Amino acid sequence: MAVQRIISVAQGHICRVSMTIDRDIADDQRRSQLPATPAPKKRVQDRGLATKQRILDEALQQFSRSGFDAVGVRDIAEAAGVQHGLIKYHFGTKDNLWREAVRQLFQRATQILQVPPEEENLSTEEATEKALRRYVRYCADHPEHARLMVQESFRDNERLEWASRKFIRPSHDDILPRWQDLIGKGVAPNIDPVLMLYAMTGAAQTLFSIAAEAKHSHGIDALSEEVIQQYSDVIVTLFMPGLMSAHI
Amino acid sequence: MAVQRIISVAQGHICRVSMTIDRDIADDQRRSQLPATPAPKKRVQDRGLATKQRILDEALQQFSRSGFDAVGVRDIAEAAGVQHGLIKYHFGTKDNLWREAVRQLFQRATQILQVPPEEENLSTEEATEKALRRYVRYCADHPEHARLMVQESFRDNERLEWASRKFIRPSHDDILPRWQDLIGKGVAPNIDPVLMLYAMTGAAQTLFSIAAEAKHSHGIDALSEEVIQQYSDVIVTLFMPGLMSAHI
DNA sequence: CCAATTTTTATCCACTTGGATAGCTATTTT
DNA sequence: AAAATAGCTATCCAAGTGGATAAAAATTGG
Repeated sequence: MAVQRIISVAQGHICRVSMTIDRDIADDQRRSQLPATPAPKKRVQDRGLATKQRILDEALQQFSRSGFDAVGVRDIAEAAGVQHGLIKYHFGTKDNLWREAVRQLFQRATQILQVPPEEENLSTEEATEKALRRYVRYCADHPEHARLMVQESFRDNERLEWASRKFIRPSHDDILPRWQDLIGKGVAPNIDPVLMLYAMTGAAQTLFSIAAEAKHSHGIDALSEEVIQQYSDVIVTLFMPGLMSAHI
Repeated sequence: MAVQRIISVAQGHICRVSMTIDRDIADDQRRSQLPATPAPKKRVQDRGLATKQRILDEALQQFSRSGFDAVGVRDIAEAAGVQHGLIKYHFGTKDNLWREAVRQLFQRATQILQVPPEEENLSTEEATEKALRRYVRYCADHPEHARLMVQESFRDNERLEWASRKFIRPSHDDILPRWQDLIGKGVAPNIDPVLMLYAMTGAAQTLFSIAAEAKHSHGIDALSEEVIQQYSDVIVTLFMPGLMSAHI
């Protein structure tokens, strides 16, 4: 594996660099309102878009289950019902496919986790409790999210750096001030918000990520409605212990 | 990958079955005090034992970082400074090597996490707090443990079933009654102990497992003494909120 | 010291890997 | 309808995969 891995990494670097540059250029152009480079204006067809999406969905599932290196582009292609050559056609490289899948993953997460209109004028405590429960529900409904990111985080590499900068850090920057607020009100424990966030996400995600283990070890079905409900209560109780007293 | 994976899985099954049988036979013999089969009495040399250990150590590191499928026996062998053929000689199969590494991992964990003599006559609360802090410290000192098991738990397979039955379930059976005790005393929140255990281990492990992400996203070094200390406090505060009041 | 045995290396194998390429098919524009 | 283009398949490649095997090297009991 050594040599191919090196090649793969090297190519990953190359791809990443060129891709990042392309994207950064694109971002810059968006910022400065300039039209992109003459734009070869490729007319994408619905058919192509559909298969591209099918590949992305399968890629997300497989990458999250087995990790980047253990998944073959052929596995993904087969699951999507296409020839593996199509992955090169639609995404260029396996690395690129991964990034596209992650981009879509976080996009969907942001939509699902955003505060709905009817919760906008709740008190901070109530809103946070709802958000906490919504997050637990998301972890249960989409265990592939935690699985994917956690696997990448076990080993430091370019993909992690990219995802962290692009998605994780921004989302945390959004959450942390609100926790700070809760601490001030005495609803959340007075603990460094960053450590608190890792404890919370770790607690909320893990049970659903490793549902197979929970099944083997205790016979519980972590993804059942009953357990999800109970576990939401667990997380709220643990991380907003002042909630009850605040309500009273 | 498809075909080779099937072959690999099939062989894994065979190996596992035969191995499990062997082991079960061995266990049975140990139970019934019968000497094992005439014992071909192979005289192992120190040299062989040493390289075997070197391979095991490297295997643990690499499996935990990248997951079983993504690691090549050649990677492990190279890191251990030997030819990859030696892995077949010492362990038979890659699957077997994994199991041997996990066996040793849990053996070491049990040693490190056991209650030291000087803590034996502490109160349940104090003993539990010590145990909690000891666990957090272990997670920080040996992040490979959580990484390895979590990766296997993402996907259901024979290795997970084996590890769960052999190591995880027994250890949980040991811990759960003690938590039940704490709940009775009002020191720990009145929550299903199993869910509580997953919340606790998830919270305690994750930060250290994904230290690379924490570094990228917040610039914190999760494995620094300072953070380990702080995080121990976080875990104790979260999971033994009644500790203070119990002390007063 | 030397014969027996354990440990290690050097190759071999069939199969898989990510990616490249050429050409075929389907769709769209003119 | 036909030219143009997008989507897709089939096939090739060099390199890597886990495992098998035989012969070399190191160790040890006698």
